[in-house]
Amino acid sequence: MLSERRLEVLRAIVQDYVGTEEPVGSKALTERHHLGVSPATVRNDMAALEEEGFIAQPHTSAGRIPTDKGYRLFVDRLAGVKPLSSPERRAIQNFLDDAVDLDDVVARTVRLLAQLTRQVAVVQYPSLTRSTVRHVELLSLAPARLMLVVITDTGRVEQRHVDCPAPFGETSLADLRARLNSRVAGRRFSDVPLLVQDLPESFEQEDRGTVSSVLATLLETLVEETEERLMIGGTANLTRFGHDFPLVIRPVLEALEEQVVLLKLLGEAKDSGMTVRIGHENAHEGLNSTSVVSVGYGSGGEAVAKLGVVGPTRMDYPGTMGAVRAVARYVGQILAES
Amino acid sequence: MLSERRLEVLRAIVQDYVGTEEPVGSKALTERHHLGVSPATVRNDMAALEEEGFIAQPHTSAGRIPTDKGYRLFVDRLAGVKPLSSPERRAIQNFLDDAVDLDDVVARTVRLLAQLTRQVAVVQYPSLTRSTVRHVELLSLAPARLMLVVITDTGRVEQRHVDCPAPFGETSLADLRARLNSRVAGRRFSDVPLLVQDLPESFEQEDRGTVSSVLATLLETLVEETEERLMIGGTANLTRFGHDFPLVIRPVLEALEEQVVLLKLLGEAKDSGMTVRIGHENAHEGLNSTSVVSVGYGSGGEAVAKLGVVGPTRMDYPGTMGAVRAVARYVGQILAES
DNA sequence: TCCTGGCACTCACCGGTCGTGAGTGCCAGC
DNA sequence: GCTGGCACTCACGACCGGTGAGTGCCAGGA
Repeated sequence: MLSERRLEVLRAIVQDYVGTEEPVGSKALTERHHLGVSPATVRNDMAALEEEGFIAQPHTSAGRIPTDKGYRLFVDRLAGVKPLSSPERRAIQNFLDDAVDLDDVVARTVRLLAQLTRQVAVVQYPSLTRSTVRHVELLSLAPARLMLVVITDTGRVEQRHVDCPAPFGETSLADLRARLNSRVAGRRFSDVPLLVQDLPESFEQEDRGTVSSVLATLLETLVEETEERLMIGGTANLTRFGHDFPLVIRPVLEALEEQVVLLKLLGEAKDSGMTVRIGHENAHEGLNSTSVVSVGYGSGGEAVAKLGVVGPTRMDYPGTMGAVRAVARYVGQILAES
Repeated sequence: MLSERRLEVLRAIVQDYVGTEEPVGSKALTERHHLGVSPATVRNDMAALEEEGFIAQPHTSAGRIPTDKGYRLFVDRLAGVKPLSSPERRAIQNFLDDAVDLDDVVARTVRLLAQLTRQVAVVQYPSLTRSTVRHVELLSLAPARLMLVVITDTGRVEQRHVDCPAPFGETSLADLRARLNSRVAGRRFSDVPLLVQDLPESFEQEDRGTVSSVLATLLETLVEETEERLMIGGTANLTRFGHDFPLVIRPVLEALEEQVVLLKLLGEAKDSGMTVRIGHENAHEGLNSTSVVSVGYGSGGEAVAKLGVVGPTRMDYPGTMGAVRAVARYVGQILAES
C-alpha cells in the first residue's frame, strides 16, 4: 500500500506537470512543495510510484510524468472538484440567459465550455427519446401532400413530408390533428408507438391509408432522430496540446468529426454524476492521448443529454470538472425555464 | 510583358510546387516538363518572374515558390477548372440523394466537399431572406400563448412562442392563420413586412393586440435569422498543411470557429460565379496563409447561399474549383427537388 | 536578339563530436 | 526510515566540415 506521503508526492507531480508540461524531478518537487523531506527521500518514493505504474520517465535521467493510471488515482482520491468563482458563475448565467432558442442555447454552451476550460467542448442536443412531445402539427401542402411537424418540450422542432395514398380533406385533417394531439401531447417520445397504434381503425375506410402514412412518418422521425446531434467547439485549443504536433492532434480532429464516435463516447459515460475517462480508458484509438470529462444535464431532475470536454490527459482535472459541472447545471436551469 | 514561355514556366512551377511541397529548381523543371529549353534559359525566366513578384526564393540558393501574386496569375490565366470524373459525379449524386432533411443535406455536403478536396469545407445554410415562405402555422399552446412556425421552401423550419395580451379564440386563430398564409405563402421573406402591415386593422378591436404580437414575432424571426448559420468539416485536413505547424493552423482554427468571420468571408465573394481569394487577399489576418474557393448555390437559377473550401495557398486550384462547382450544382438540384 | 553550356559561389542540410547539466540510483551513516 | 554524497546517464544545444542542389553571370553560337 502507498503511504500518505507517497500519495502526496504523486499529487505534487501531477500538479507540477500539469502546470509546466515538463517532466518533474525530485529537487524541483521539494523546492516547490514543502513536503518536509529531502530530494533523496522523494527519489525513493518516486521509484516506488514508478514500480506501481503511476508515473514513468520519458528517458533515463529525466524527470517523471504521470501515467494514465497515475491520473486515475489522482482524480479518484487526490483531487476535489474546484468550484467556480462567483463572478464566473454570474458570467455563465448572464451569457446563457441571453439565448433565444435551442440552437442558441447549445451554441452558447459550447463556447462557454471551451472558453472556461480552454479545451474542446462537446454538447449533445437534448434527446428526443427521453423528452416529451409538446405538440404535433399537420399541414396540407397539396391535395395529397402533408407536412408533419413535431415540437418537443426542449424546443426542438422536427418536420417531415408525408405523401398520401389518397386526397385527404380539411375536416379529416383537423380531426386527425386533434386526436393525435390528445393522445401524445405531454407524453414521452418512447411511449408514442403504443399510444397511436389503434388510431387508423377509428377513421373512415378511405382515410386509413393516409392516417397510417402519417403515423409511419411520425415513428420514423422518432427512430431517425434517436441518432442524436451534437455541437463541438474550441478546436483551436488543440494547438496548445503539446510540442509533437500533427501526430497527436490529427486523430483527435478526425475523431471529433465523426459524430458517431463522439455520441458513443458520451453514451458510454454514466447517466448521472460526472464521468472522467483518461487516455487509454477511451475506447476510440484516436483519443488515447486525451481525457474526456462528461456529465448529463437536463431540464428536470432527469438527464436528457450530455456535455463535456476533450483535452490532453495532462489537464487541470479539478478546474475542468468544476467548470463542466457548473455549466451543466445552468444549462439545465435554462432549459427548464423555456 | 511576360512572354508565353515565361507564363509556361510559372505554370510548371505552380504545378510542381503544389505536388511536391518543395521549392522547385531550374533543372528539375526542365526534366519534368518538356519546355524545349535548357535550365539556364529557365533560370533567366525565373529571374524575370521573381523581378515581377510572381515567385520568390525562401533562401538564396534554394528553388522558387510561387507568391500570392503568382497563384493569382495562375488561377486567372493559366489554370482551367478540372471537371470531375463521371464516377465521382455519380458518387456525389448518390450520396446527396440519400439525405432526409435540410440538416442532412448540409451535413452531407460538408463531408463530400471535405473528402473530395481534402480540405476544410464550409457550407452556408440556405438563407431565409432570399428564400420564400412555404407556410406559416399558428398553434394554441395555452389560452394566451401561441406558437408560430415558419416553413421555408428550402425545408427550414423556425419556431417561436408568442405571448398574447388577451385570450385568442380558435375561430380567430383559424382566421388569422388563413389570412396570413394567403398573403405570404410563396412570397420572399424580404417582402413579408410590406405584405402584412395592414393586417391588424381588419380584425376586431379585442384581437388586434394579439395579431400585432404575432406579426412582431414573425418579423423578428426574419431579422434574427438573417444572421445565417453554417456548417464546417474536414478540419483534420489542416494537419496536412505544412511542416511548421501550430503557428499556421492556430489562427485558421480560430477563424473557423468565428462564424461571423466566415460569413463575412463568404459574403464578400461574388454572388454568381466562383470566387477565389488567395492568401493576403483574405481580409481576415488568420487566413493570410490560406486560399478560399467559394461559389453560390441555390434551388432555382438564383443563389440562396454559398459554399466553399479553405485550404493552403498551395492547393490544387483546378481540381478544387472543379469539385466545388460540381458539388454546388448537385446541392442546388437536390434542394429544387425536395 | 535570344539561347546555351560552363563555371564559381552560396548556403541549407546532414551527420558526427563534445561539453553541460538536470536528473537518477545506490550506499553508508545518522 | 531519512539524509547527504557520489558516480553515472543521457537529452540537448553548439560547433563544424562535407555535400549537393541551386543560383547568377558570362562568353560564345544560332
